Amino acid sequence: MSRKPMARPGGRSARVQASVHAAVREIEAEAGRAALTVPAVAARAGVTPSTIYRRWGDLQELLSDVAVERLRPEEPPADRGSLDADLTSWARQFLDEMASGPGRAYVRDALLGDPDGSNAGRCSAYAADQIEAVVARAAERGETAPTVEAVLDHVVAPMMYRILFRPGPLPAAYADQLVRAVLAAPPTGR
Amino acid sequence: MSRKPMARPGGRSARVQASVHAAVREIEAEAGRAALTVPAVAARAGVTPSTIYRRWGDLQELLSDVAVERLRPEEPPADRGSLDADLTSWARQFLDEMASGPGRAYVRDALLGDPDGSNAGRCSAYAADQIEAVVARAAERGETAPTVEAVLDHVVAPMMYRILFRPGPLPAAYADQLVRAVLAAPPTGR
DNA sequence: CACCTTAAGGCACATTTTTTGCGTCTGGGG
DNA sequence: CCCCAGACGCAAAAAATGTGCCTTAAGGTG
Repeated sequence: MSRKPMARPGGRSARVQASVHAAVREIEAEAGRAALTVPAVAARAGVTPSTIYRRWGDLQELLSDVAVERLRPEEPPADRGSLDADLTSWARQFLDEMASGPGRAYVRDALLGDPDGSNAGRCSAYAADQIEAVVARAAERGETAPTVEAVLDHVVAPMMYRILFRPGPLPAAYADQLVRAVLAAPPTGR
Repeated sequence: MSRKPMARPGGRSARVQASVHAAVREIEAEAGRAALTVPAVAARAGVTPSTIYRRWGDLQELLSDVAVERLRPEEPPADRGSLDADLTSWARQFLDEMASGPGRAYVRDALLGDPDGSNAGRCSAYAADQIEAVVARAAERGETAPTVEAVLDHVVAPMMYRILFRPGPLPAAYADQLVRAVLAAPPTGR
């Protein structure tokens, strides 16, 4: 409840939030993660540290907030003509973004400083929305498609598991393989 | 590299490590997470804060260390007579432990304060070892079993994904369903 | 439009945590 | 038995976090 109840997009709260978020991104880009401290962000954003502590609680929650924004997809998944192509394309891009160095960091940040799991839930919802779009398009075409749940369980989950728990490279082919498997299985992922 | 290079099980380093770990567990049990600070742990463990900072770096890395120990299975998976029964039993127990309030906290801790992902990797290795044991036993019986990778991808990963990204209850039936699916699929999870 | 209410921010200060330099002790090896 | 290296304790400095109190500005009201 303390996160985004900004009064109005033009209000002061909104300006503060924007400049703080911008400061986080700038400092991280210029000086790296180690330089990210509440006082540093506050100075850069032109606010006092106490403002950040009061609004976000601590650095982790702030980073979590910023990370979730970065993980939000900016556009709906591309239409490649078929369910198979759409899903493969989307999964590849997802894996590519998430498995990159910065991507892994954002995922971890989003998961961190998130006592109630609401930020993590938002991330999952982003993916679910994207998949929903792909599945809906397939339905319009008359294709039989897996449920969103099945895709989350057997495409998204394995990728995230590896990203989080198994350091090491993840080739695009891995995404392809997961998509193939979920499309080959009986329509309902049960 | 800074984690467990204790010189010898009887050395001073080992004693310090043990008392610090114990202090973490005790404080958490008695006063809750909020009371866990480096100075508090140090006082309880009878060491100075600087010792903890030098050995672990910060509180998160220490908690990560402790969490990994707690997540280590203490015994091999029970032998229930068949692959299906073994895997179902193991998955249920895994889900039960991981999805509980404390379980989720340990998982998050383990993931946190783990810049290089080595602690997370250890968690994954624990699960892989358990699964390996189940699969090996099945092979001895002459049963055809899925690969360890397939079980990680399609049983463990979905459970962890929900635990981390989708707050909400996870019934044991969910584990059952995942196991059924992986056993029904063609032997190699490809 | 002027006024009121209230959430949010600034500022200064207190407290706590984190870092660092340096001397000492412990344990392993020659 | 002596030496070396790593780990720890201690104390002081530096940085961070948390709080009380006042000011500002957004949004609603008459």
